[in-house]
Amino acid sequence: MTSATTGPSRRERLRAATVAEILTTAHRLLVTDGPTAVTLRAISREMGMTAPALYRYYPSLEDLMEHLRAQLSDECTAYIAAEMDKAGPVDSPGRLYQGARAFRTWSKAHPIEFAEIFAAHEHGAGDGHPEDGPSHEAGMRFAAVFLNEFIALWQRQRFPIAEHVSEELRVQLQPFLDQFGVPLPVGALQVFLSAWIRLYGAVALEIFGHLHFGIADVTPVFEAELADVAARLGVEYQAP
Amino acid sequence: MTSATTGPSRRERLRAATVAEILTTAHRLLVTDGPTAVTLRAISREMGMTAPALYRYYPSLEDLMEHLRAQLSDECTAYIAAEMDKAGPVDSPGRLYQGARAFRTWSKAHPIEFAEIFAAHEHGAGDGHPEDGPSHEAGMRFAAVFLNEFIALWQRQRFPIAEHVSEELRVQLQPFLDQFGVPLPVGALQVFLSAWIRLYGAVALEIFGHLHFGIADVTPVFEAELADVAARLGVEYQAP
DNA sequence: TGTAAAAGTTTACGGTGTTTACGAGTGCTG
DNA sequence: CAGCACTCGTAAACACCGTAAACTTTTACA
Repeated sequence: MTSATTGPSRRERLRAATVAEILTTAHRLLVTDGPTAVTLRAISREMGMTAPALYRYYPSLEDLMEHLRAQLSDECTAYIAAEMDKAGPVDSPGRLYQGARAFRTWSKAHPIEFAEIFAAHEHGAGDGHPEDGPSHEAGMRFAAVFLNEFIALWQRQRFPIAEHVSEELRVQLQPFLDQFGVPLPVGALQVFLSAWIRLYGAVALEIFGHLHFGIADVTPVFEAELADVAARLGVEYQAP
Repeated sequence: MTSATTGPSRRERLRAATVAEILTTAHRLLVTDGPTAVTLRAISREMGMTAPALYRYYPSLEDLMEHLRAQLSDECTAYIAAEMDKAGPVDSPGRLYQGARAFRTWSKAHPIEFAEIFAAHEHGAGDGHPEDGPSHEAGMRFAAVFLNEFIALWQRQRFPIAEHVSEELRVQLQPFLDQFGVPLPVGALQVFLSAWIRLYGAVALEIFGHLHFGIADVTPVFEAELADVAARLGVEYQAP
C-alpha cells in the first residue's frame, strides 16, 4: 500500500489506461482510414495485442463504437463550451453566437466524427431500446450546453416567444420542463427547439455535402441563418 | 428477329431485369436485416447465384450501394411528387405543405433508407470527387421537386424576401441561379435554402432519434416548425 | 454453323467479429 | 506465507466477408 488515501486500485488504473488507449486508437483509425477501418483486429494490432483481448473491455465492436461516439460527442461539447467561455462570462451576449459557430467549426474540422455522432445509429434494424447507452447520455450533456445558455438568455432578456402554443405541443414539452426543472415557459422551449433544428440542419447539410450543388462557400448561408435566428430571438446580429 | 421495331435487345432486357432484381434484393436485405446485412454474398445467395457473378453488373459493393441509394432517393422523390399532386394542380396552395409532410411521412416509414440517403457518404475518408455518381444526380432530382414548387409559389405570390442579401451570399447564390436558369431572385433562393434547412433539420433530428429525450410525439414540433416557415412565406397555415 | 462476347461458376486469398479453451500474472485472504 | 480466485492475455477455430483470377457455359450474330 503506497498511498494512504484509498484511491483507485492499481488494477483499476491499468484498466482505465487500457480503455483510454483503445478509444484513442480507434479514434485515430477512424479519422485516418475511415469508419470501415475501425476493426477489433486493427485496434489490437496497433496496440500490440490480439483481437479477442479487447473482449475483456467491451462485449462487442458495436459496444466499443458506442463508447467511442460518446467520447467524440464529449470532445465536441467541451470545444463548444470552451469557445463559449472565450466570449465572456455567463451573462454576456454573443456566447450563443460563439457556441453556434464553434459547433460548425468543430463539425467542419471533424466531419467523420460528426457523422459518427449525429447520423443514424439505430444500428442493426431491430428493437433496441432507443433511450440508453453512453452516447445518449453524452448527447444530453451536449444539449445541456446550449440549453443552459438559452436559459441564461431568457433570464437576462425575455425574447419574444410564440404567443400561442398549440395544446398538442404543450402536452409534449411541459412534462420535459417539469421533469428536469427547466425554468423556461413552453413557448421559449419551442423557440429553442426551432433554433437547434436550424443550427443542426444547416451544419448537417453542409457536412454531408448536400449543399455543394453550386455553393462553394457555405459560410454566408450559415451566417444568414444565424442572423435570422438572432432576429427571432431579438438579439442584434454580431458578425464573426 | 421477332419484333419489327428495334427496341432493347433480349440480352439488354435480361440484364436490366437482373440489375433490378439485384437492387430490390439489396433493398430487402437492407430493411429487414440492417445495413451490415447488405453483402454481395447475401444478395447472390438470395438470387440463387454466386457472389462473383455480381461483378458482371457492379465493379464493387460500394458502387452497388451507390446505385441503390440513387434508387431509394428516387423512390422518396416520387412519393413526395405524388403526394403533392394529390393536393391539387401546380398553382394550388397547400402543395408545399403536402410535400413537406410527405417528406416526413416517407422518412418515418423508411428510416433506414433515409439514413442511407441523407447521412454521410463521403465513404472511405479520402479525396473522392464529391460531385458525381448516380446518388448525387438523384439528389438533384429530389431538390428539383421542392425548388420547382418554390418557383411556382414565387410566381403566384411574391412572398417577402430578405430585404438585404449580403454580398458574400449573393456571390455564392447568383451563379447557381444563372447556371440553371432559375427564375428566382437571390433573396428568394435564400428563403428556399432556409426552409429546406429547417425541413431537413426537423426530419433528420427526429429520424436519427435526437429529439427523443422527452418528446414522445414529434408531430406538434414539426407542425410548429412548418407553421413558422409558412408565416415567413406569407401563406396561411393549413392544418393536416 | 462457327465464333466471340457475355454470364456465371469454381477456387483461392486475406480480412473480419466472435467463441472457446487455455495459460500467465495479480492480489486478496486464511 | 500458501492457496486461491480473479484478471488479462493468447491461440485456435468457426463462419462470414470483398475481391481477383481462371475456367465453363450460354447466348447472339455474321
